[in-house]
Amino acid sequence: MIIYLKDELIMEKSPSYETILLQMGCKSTKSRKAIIQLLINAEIPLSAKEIFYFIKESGVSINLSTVYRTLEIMESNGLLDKCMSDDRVRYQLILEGSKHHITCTSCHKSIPLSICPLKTIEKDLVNKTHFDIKGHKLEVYGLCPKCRKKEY
Amino acid sequence: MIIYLKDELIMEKSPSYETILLQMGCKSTKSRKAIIQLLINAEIPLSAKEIFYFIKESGVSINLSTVYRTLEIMESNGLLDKCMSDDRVRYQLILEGSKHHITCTSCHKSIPLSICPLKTIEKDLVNKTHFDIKGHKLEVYGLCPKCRKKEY
DNA sequence: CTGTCTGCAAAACGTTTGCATGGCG
DNA sequence: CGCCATGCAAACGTTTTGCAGACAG
Repeated sequence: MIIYLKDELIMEKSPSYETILLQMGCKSTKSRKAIIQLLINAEIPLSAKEIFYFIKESGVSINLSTVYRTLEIMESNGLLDKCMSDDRVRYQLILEGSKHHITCTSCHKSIPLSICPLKTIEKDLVNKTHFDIKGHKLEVYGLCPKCRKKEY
Repeated sequence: MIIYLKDELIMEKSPSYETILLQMGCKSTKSRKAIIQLLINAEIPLSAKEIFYFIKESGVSINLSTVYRTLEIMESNGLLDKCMSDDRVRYQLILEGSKHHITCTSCHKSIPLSICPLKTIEKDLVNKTHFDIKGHKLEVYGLCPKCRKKEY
């Protein structure tokens, strides 16, 4: 868990299980708790299968269908980002106030960023494209300090 | 086809089939030509199945396996971006010098952008995260002028 | 107690693969 | 002509679905 206080660039902000469940508007069950908790703690985007196995190996019995169904609810509530990562479909919690990440292409660790470079160009973009801009997504890729060392 | 000359923000740059084939380092066939040409002309990210049907309906006989195999080659050569778009896996040509797009969430039309807002913050990012930044991806979402009107 | 959620098994779907044939260079 | 690419069909992995029983509120 990385926390840089007074740093405007890097940020780690963990929502609570309760908050997320509330936003999902559904009942609290042990499966959902395990899935949400895992996504909160995960530093890398996870596939449905990975989520399933992680939880199973932690001793909580769970079914793959339940994982898919829970992810579906979270996604439709705008809480989860479904993306292609490492050539697989993976899911990552959308942290409030932090839509952007810097991700390691080697270990897939993902650190949320608090900056948003789009703010500077958004108005200009609207003027040129006449789009009604609803949102955006920024992903930065590279090697984290640890993996950098491994590659000498 | 949108072209704004002398505009630093929006850009449309079409590579040729020959250039792409050369970068792929493989034989020229009618299937590959059809796939690459379609991706060059497409204004929206396409799924494998869509590519397959578009080409078939244009009168060129083609097989789904061939589509997948060609997309695989293009992707591994860094010519194609495989992403989740409209909740499906879709492919989009990576235009040289233009890695970013503004995409309509309604009709999925995608316009390449020539600006790169990351340049301004990249150095700062390196200092803070100590990542060896290899690349990045920016996607802007919204409603294009046409779809804006449809929604009154 | 009621409606929602889960587990299970089967189905549906998307993607990959092996092999024989076809076609580019 | 030799090798690479294609078509086909089957295999494979992922995701979805229907249903009966379990459980939260």
